[in-house]
Amino acid sequence: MIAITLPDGTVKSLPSGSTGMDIALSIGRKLAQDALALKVNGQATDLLAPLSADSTVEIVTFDSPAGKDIFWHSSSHIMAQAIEELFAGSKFGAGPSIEQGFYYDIASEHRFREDDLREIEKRVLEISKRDLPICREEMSRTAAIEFFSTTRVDPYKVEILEETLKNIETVSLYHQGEFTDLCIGPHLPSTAKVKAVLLTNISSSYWRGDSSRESMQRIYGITFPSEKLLKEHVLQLEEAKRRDHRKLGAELELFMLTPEVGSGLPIWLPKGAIIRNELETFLKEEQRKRGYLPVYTPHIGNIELYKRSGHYPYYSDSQFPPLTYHDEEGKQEQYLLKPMNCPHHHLIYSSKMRSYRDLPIRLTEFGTVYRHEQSGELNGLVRARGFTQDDSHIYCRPDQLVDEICDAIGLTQFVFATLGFSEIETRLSMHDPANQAKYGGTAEVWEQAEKDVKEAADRMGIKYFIGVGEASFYGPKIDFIVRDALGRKWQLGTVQVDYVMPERFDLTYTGSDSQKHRPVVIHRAPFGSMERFIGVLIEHTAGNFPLWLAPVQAVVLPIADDVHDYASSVHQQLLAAGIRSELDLRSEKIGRKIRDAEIGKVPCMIIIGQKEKESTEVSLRRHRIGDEGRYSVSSLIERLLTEITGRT
RNA sequence: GCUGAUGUAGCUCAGUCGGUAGAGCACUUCCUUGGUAAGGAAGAGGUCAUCGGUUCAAGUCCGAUCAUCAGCUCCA
Repeated sequence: MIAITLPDGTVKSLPSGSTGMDIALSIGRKLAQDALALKVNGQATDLLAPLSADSTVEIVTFDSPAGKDIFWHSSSHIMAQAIEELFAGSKFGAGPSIEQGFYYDIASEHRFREDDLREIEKRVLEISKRDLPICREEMSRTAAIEFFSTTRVDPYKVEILEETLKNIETVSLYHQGEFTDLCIGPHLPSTAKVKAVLLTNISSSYWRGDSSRESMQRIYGITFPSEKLLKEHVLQLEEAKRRDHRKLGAELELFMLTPEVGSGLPIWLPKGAIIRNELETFLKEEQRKRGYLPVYTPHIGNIELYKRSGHYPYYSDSQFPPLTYHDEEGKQEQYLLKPMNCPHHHLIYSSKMRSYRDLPIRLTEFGTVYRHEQSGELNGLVRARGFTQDDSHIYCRPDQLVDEICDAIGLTQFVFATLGFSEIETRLSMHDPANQAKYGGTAEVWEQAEKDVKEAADRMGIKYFIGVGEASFYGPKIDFIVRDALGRKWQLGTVQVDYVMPERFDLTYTGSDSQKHRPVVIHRAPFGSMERFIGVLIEHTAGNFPLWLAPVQAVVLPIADDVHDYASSVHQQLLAAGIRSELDLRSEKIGRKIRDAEIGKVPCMIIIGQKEKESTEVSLRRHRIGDEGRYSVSSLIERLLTEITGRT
């Protein structure tokens, strides 16, 4: 007998050789039905693997992230089997589970089309009905190479075995019916667990992510243990579509993109410009309190500037080509559309002598930059070719550095909290020691910079994860990452430490010893890019902006013509108080006017009829809330202004 | 940039076998004057993304280009 400890602390005694299924059955039939796999002492294993020692176990179901991971991983195998049955000769690359489902990379003579996906879906469900047991088999690596060279010819699996797994003695294969895949597991006990499938799209990928290798066809899908869960998922996708900033941006007239201006070059429409302007004003106020000094710099700069900064050689691919012309003497000059603001700011720093008493100096600018992102990368506001960074550079002494990083983190946190972003991931972006060529500066400088970044992050008590190889070429970063409506991650705010640029630009200050010293630079941008931030904000709020940001804050809705004069005077009073108000004088019924204001996501509807006119009051209706009762005009204005200035 | 898909009125979308382009919403005008999410009628609105080809005839078939979407790759 062995002792099995369950997550709630109860201990069950079962015969040695019992499986996860036996444990689940001993707890309840429902659990046994839902059980997908087992965690033994924290390690995921197959449900039918026999246990021979005392252990702490947890039954894994679809409700847990581990359960979804296993479910979708097995699903990718089932899809591969379906594809193999339908399209003989298909070879399989990698087929992992991902955050929302799974994919499999396939090399096939056949070009997969939308219609094929429906056929494959049918076959997946058929394989599910066959209720094939999914069995693990362990063998030596050499035996597995033999297997994938002769029994099941799949050169990709052989390559994985020979390269990725070259230091591993024993590997595992999983069999289900005629299909076998090389896989570490664990997997579902049977194909029958998969009850609903949706194959979502076909794209391409490179074998092992290497663009010099052959390209494969990647099929994405998602599966569920019930039809009901699939329906919920489809509803979620539809909701995400409704929140898509590109759709809302057009509907609410916030911004536009047109090939007549150029791909990836957003134009801010009046309503979008209001939001951006409010956000800029907000940050400017906060920065003024924190001792930042505003500057302005031009949109283009001599190419020599970027060669000096080191940006040009590192990033020449993603810049617009230089503007080249010849001056009066025939000398050639080249200018670059500004891909970043830092070099300009460095020149401002070095435009005069700086004393250690002057530091830190915090230069700030909403600087518009242009980067030639690959066409396939462009995505509304969140990935554009022209965008504005809320860019500041803080020049400080080494002894001030950690304090300054902490202040920058604090400002970023304040900005995010004000805008209601609560689910932020923070990444410490460090350099990749295996790829030194990607970075400027010496090893000592990097060591110091990464230590400083960590110290500041720890002092600010932020939860973070380390991103190896995510650093910029001049230094490590603290990146603040949020998700869009579709769950895709976007980097917004960033705080970066830079010991490299001060060298390149020979930045100095005079110390108390009257000697020259090197300052350290912090690059920081709480919003990151105004475009991206607002794009994500649109999705985050679904276009229901807080009052202080709403392009139209109030709309005055008279019920009938005989109160138009009074309504118009209320509207004028709102405007005079600085509230962005509109007046709806259409000859529509009040229900219609309310509906249009609700659809337009206007936060306040000011409803005015005969009763309000007589008592010189107004009725307030809040967007998505409803009737809030009567107010005098002055008390309404006071209430709205309090909400606006408080940015709540 | 790569792979696949898409492109018809301001928006959402029909358009069969290749035979002179349709709906709803929005818009304009008129009627209607009302109490918390759609009052009624009429009207206007299109070089079917662009360019080229096949054909007696192309929104429809073929090719190229541009743009958008999904993913890959890249990312200061």
